[in-house]
Amino acid sequence: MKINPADLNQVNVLKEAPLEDLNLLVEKSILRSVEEDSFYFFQGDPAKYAYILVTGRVKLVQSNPAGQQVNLRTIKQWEMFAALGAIRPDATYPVAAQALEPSSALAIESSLLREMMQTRPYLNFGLMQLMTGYIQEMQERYRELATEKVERRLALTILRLASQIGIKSQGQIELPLSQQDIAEASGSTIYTVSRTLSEWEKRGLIETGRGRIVMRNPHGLVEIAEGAESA
Amino acid sequence: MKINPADLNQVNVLKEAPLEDLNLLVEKSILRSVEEDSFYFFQGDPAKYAYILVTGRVKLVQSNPAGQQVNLRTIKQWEMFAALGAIRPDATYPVAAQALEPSSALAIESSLLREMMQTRPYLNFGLMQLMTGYIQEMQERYRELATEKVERRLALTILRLASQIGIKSQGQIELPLSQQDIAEASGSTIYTVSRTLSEWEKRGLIETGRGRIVMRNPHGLVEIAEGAESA
DNA sequence: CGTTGGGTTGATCCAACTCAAACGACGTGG
DNA sequence: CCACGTCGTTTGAGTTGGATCAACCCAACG
Repeated sequence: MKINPADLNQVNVLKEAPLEDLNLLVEKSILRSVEEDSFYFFQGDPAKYAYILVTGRVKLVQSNPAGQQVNLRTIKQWEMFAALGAIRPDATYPVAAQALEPSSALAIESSLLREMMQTRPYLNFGLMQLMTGYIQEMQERYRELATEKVERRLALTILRLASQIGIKSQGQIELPLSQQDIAEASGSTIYTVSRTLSEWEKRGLIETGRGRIVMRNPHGLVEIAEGAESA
Repeated sequence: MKINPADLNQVNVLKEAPLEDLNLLVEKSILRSVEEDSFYFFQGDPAKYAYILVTGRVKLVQSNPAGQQVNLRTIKQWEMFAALGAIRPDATYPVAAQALEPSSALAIESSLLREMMQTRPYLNFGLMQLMTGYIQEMQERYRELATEKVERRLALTILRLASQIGIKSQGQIELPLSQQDIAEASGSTIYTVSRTLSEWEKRGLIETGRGRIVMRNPHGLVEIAEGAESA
């Protein structure tokens, strides 16, 4: 498969990039395809590459020593991931990247990215925007985990995921995620997620299916996320 | 009070900065002093300034709608804070900055910082290092909150705080924080913190006093943080 | 059509939060 | 220097949200 360099303008960090830079990136990088459930890299690997996702979906997960894991982020097409490793020459990935479905991504050598950053202000700004977004999101999620009860956290998680990777189809937003994924993204368990989603489905807020959630009434979720308790 | 520009080299982000830049920063910025418990800024304020802490200690806190708050970071002398606001021209502070003791900080206009970033690669790199550090720490803390029990989280929190703001005195490390601060930093309550610290004090791991914790046996804390449960 | 893996549901349990009360270190003013 | 009020800390008792465990259901797929 070939990548059209011009497509890279859809990457947030590269919106301002001149075509010659995009050509350079495509030319100097390789396209890596991984099958479903396989990994682009593991937590602790040397951060040799940054990636731009070309097809499929990828999740970034972090595990504790006991193997329990949390979902830190889900990556969609034309998103850059693992860019942090490009900053420090000797860094290791603080997370693992696992394909949610058959995927392919452009693997850019961290050293190339570092070189380019020396002379391209747009790259610095783009990466900083990306990073500040991450920081703010993680701070919010941390606070939510520390202060909010699960139902509210679940609503917040689903709304956040919807804005990040939701797929619009006939006016409705669909999340192609299993309840396991939701549990790991919200800091809960599949049991509690299942019970809560069933309850919401009864109330007509959402519709659930194997590996997907359809939002029927986003406003109702917002109310749960920030409003008063349900009776 | 006067700031000696050369002192700014102690700021991580400005380690590589030439003296003329430091002079410029001091000259164009103002020194703000705030008394204990007062705020440099509140969550949601327009991010007009970035700060470098000159004296005292400051904590960054985030509150939820109900007013419960979490401690995201404690700032010590010569640390830069609120630098994220400098990235986007129209940003607001996502956290509040409250003085833990009488403090003073150099208030640098965000716009000045942005201008300087255009032509000073060291600044970009410094800020990116800072940001990647934040991201990784927040990701870790998020995972800890999601997967670890309080005792372990408390140990991790105290070890982390010790490395960030611990004060070495006669071979021991002291944390000048109240149990309220520890609770807000670890995502727990003062009651659980008090009980746990009392238990640790009985075991000789630490020593507690009003508003301070002395680490007697850091290795023991590390064991709790990553080891098996205590009998 | 059998197997697999996501989802559901009920029963149980416990870690940690909540609430209430008292304690004790510290600073202040008389 | 003592009395007092404040505020951080401690401790006990009671409660509970949500995790855990076990069993089952059912849709998808080879």
